[in-house]
Amino acid sequence: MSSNQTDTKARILDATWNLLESRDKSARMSDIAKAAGISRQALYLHFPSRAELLVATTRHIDSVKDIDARLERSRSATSGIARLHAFIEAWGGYIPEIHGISAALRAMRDSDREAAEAWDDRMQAVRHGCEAAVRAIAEDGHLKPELTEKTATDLLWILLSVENWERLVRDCGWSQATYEQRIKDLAEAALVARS
Amino acid sequence: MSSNQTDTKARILDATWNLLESRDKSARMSDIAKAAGISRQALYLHFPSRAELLVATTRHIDSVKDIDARLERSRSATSGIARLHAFIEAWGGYIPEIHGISAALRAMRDSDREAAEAWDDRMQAVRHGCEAAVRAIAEDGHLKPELTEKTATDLLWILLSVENWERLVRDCGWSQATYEQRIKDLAEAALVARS
DNA sequence: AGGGTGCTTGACACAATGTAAAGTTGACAC
DNA sequence: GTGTCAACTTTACATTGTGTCAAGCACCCT
Repeated sequence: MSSNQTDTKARILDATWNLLESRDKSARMSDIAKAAGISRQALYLHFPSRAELLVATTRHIDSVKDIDARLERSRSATSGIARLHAFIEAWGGYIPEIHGISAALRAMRDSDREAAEAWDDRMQAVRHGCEAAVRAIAEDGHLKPELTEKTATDLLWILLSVENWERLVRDCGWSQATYEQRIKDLAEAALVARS
Repeated sequence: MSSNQTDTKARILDATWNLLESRDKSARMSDIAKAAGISRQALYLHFPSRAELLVATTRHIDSVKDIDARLERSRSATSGIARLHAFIEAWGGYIPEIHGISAALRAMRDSDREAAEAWDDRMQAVRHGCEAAVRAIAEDGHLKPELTEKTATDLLWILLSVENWERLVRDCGWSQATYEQRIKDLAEAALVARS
């Protein structure tokens, strides 16, 4: 049987997630507590700080949304370009899920080392995906000759940043599908030698 | 003769600028006051809030660094592609100058409407530059046929974001010259139809 | 009945912004 | 010299949000 403690922890994580996604509010500790149906102080019995709560929430979202399974598909692609496309679909399609928590973590970046490290970790994971896609393209002999693998990885990495997604989808009014298609085209134009 | 008041205001703006560029500290109001050689309260006699101080500092930097003259050159370019290159040089070369204040304004974005508007204004100005470059390319008949001018502007705009510059130059270790060259190449690959 | 876990209530420390009020100093007018 | 005005100082306090601390309650288990 799941203990009450586990239930409460789950309720806290879900409440945090909800508050961060429904983006009108700033999700202070007292807001989260209220949404989870406990007192603000009880929150600190489960999570020692706001930063740790946010980090735990990302892990929670990752496991619910099964990020690993999403990325698995891109790893099994045959050609380099197919891998690039699959990776952009997997990560680009994941961004909307984590957009709220991502904004919250980035907002704490300057004031909290723990939050900064959690966010950097996540970004490094994305970078590894970019690296693998670039390597696959290079192994096919399709990488633009003027690009090193490092440079190409850097470029792909910034193209796939959450900030760019925000600007295009939120500020410019692109649909998610348009975003994915245009970024695929852009990445291909940026990295792949024209035959 | 310049009054003492004007002198102090200038000293405050310079101190703010310096603190924001030398990026170890968070530039609180008390830090800025100390750097300007006045009391924290005197700061509020000149600027009613931190947001207004930061906004005034951007205007100060703009006038000292003469952003208008920089952009003038890109407007006088003959071909669309030359205009694209000149604009990327002008804006991309300006980013390092305003990086500190930009980060400070963005950090206040969520909590302060005034700061958010000032930052958005700045970004809209950049967007107009992108729009003009895209239009010039389109008028030359060199815009990729699958791109509308709006879509092309959106893409160029995100490529030239300060966040992307930060990642490439600060995190990935690119030099400013490499950044400008690679972004030119990337923008061209993204927007210009291959002959 | 006793004991422990999970929670509540209430109080407080701390940092940073912003407000308010009274006092100081120096220049300039007359 | 006295008055006055502007710029600045010092001190104090309000506010918001994070995080700490301590006492107590309520339910479940054996």
